[in-house]
Amino acid sequence: MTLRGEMPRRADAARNREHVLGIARAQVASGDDSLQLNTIARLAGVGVGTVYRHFPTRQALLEALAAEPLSELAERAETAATDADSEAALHELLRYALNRILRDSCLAAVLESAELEDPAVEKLKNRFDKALSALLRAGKRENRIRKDVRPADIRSLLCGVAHALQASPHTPKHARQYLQILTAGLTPS
Amino acid sequence: MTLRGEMPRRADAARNREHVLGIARAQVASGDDSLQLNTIARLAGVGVGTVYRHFPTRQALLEALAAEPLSELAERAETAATDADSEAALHELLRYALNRILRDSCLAAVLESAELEDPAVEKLKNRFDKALSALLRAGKRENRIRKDVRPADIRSLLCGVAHALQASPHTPKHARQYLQILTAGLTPS
Amino acid sequence: MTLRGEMPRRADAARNREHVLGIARAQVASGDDSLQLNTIARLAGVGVGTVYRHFPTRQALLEALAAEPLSELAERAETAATDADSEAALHELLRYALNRILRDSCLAAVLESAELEDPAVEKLKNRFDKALSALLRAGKRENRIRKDVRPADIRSLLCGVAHALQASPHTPKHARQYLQILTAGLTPS
Amino acid sequence: MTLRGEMPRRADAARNREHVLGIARAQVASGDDSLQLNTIARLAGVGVGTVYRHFPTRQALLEALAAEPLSELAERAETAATDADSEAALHELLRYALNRILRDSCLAAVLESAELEDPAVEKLKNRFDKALSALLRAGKRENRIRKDVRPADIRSLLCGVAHALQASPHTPKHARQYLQILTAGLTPS
DNA sequence: CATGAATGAGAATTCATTCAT
DNA sequence: AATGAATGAATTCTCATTCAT
Repeated sequence: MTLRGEMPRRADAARNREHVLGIARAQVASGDDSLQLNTIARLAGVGVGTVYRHFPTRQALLEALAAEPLSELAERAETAATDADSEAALHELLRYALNRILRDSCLAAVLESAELEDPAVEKLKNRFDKALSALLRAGKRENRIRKDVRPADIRSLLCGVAHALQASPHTPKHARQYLQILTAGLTPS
Repeated sequence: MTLRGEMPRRADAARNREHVLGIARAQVASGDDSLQLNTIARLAGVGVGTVYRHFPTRQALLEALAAEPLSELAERAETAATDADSEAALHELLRYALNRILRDSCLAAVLESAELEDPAVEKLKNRFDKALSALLRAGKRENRIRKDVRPADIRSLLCGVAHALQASPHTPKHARQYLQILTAGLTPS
Repeated sequence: MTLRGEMPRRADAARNREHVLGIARAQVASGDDSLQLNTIARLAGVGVGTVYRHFPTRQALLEALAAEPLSELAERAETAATDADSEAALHELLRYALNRILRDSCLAAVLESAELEDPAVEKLKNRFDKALSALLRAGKRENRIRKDVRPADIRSLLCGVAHALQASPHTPKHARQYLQILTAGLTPS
Repeated sequence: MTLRGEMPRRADAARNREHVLGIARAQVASGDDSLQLNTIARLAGVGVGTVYRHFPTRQALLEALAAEPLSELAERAETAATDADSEAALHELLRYALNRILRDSCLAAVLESAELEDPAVEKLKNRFDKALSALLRAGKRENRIRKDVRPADIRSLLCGVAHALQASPHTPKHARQYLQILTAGLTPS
């Protein structure tokens, strides 16, 4: 499965693109999500222009960075949607999603943002929403999920929980705790 | 001869300080939480130096801005802690806190941040935490609140919920919904 | 074996050249006379390299763009030079030239510039000057034209009038007015 | 007579402003009218920010540069308007204006531009126009000036003549010649 | 010949902070 | 205390030109 509709034609260009993406990913992973294009260019050992060619805007880079984890997330969600045990599947999906978001702030940015530039990424998000919607529907049928919860709410709340965890240095135990609070909160009162 | 070290601020200085704070508050309220000291000085009609004198760092200004709402919040919490109906009191307190946070991003910043510069603000936060702790204790006794929840978690989660709401344009109804999810999630499973 | 040095351009190359010229012309006509080779290449759907191959410098492109109108201008001038009514012929020629210059800033650039890269364009300019010279000579003989006016002055003054017109949005009426001022000014006092 | 409504309050700031203006003037005089703010800052030995403080935009700097010559021009025009020999006065004024324009491209820019940022400069231009208008009126009365000529036309045509002269290296004799052509052209046919 | 990716100097602009007045 | 001019590093972004494919 390919993530990009518009791959660069030349092999070296593609390599460059991936290299820049890798550097950017590392930057974000190291806690710097400012995504300064000239810094990334310097670290990647390419000219600024090269970065601008591949990623005309900060948002484009951000979405490109989010594409991979979002793709995996969508896939996971689609698999989960076919699971017989929809409750366990949803919980596991949320756990997985939270961990990805915690590791990758770009994913959060894309999950939260209303407007996406790259239609391919938009599509991935829609796939995730669709699968999530199915899981929520199942939960609502069995009265395990509040009727007023929509996929966008799940996305927002997951990012909110991630935000809460990032306020202070957090442990995996903490993440589990907050996730339990979220899932418990999603059940009808 | 009057005491120098403990002299009250000169009246005009105090007035300046309040004016700058007012302008900064208005800026934040208008959605710009960048707190650029130059801009604030210009809007306040004072020199940058004056702003720097009163607020040596951005963080100092931010805490000064948060002081008032935080003070009210602490007071509310202390009152709530004396309420016979601790469940209702907690819920009402959370509702109030969330609305304040939504209206004032500085409050969120202070509630989340680990390190505060101004001891007076630190003290307010501690008062809030203490009262919150009492409310939580009462809830735990009656098995309405998870044992593993601490005041800092409540603070973080409230900011998380605020973050989730701010991801998209939100309605009061939405805020209520997310708050219900939070409070429901806080009950032991 | 065919001659290499004097081989006609390959058909596709010639087509490319014309296409690039067309795009460039359209750009200039639309008011953008920056002649950015990258932009033109993109609009023409060819690589920058292709544009550079055909037009090594901005000046080369500019002269190529001016060639056609300059050629027509030269032809007109030569025809005018044979006209019995040299006064009317000159006036009509100036009117025509001004309108061309107004519509095509490249023509002005070539008419004004002292140095031309392309000998062919240089030649066209010389043809124009020669014919113009004849018209002026006739005028001087009949004392309708100042003795100190040379073809280069006419060229410069025409561009000056065009410049004056372009300072503000101008009407055809305006153009006629300024042209009258120019032609009246050329008569001996 | 002061040229600026908004003089910097501090003496050193005013000195800085003048110094920057001087450098910019020298740049323009040396034929570089790109007015690059960072280059000027470097040459003036001040920080870029200083230049930006005094001249927020290139246009602001340009107008500031034009203020002085424009002021003198306006004054000259006003004096000329009171001259009994309005014909000679107008000719002398045009001669003076052309020479100033030739020496200072900023003046041309301001005389041509429809929109001015600085109201003080706008005012100077209006003063010039008004005085010019009086001179033209006198000329029209005596049938020495075409009825359809307005101050804006004179400004444009002067800039046009300057443009024509600058096309090639010009001599004072050339300037006189073109000016004669212009003044002769302005008389009714 | 054609391509278009890559380059990187350089221009424009912002802003936190200092310090002379 | 107050002022606000000055600083200049930092950042964003553009574009003419080269060169590997």
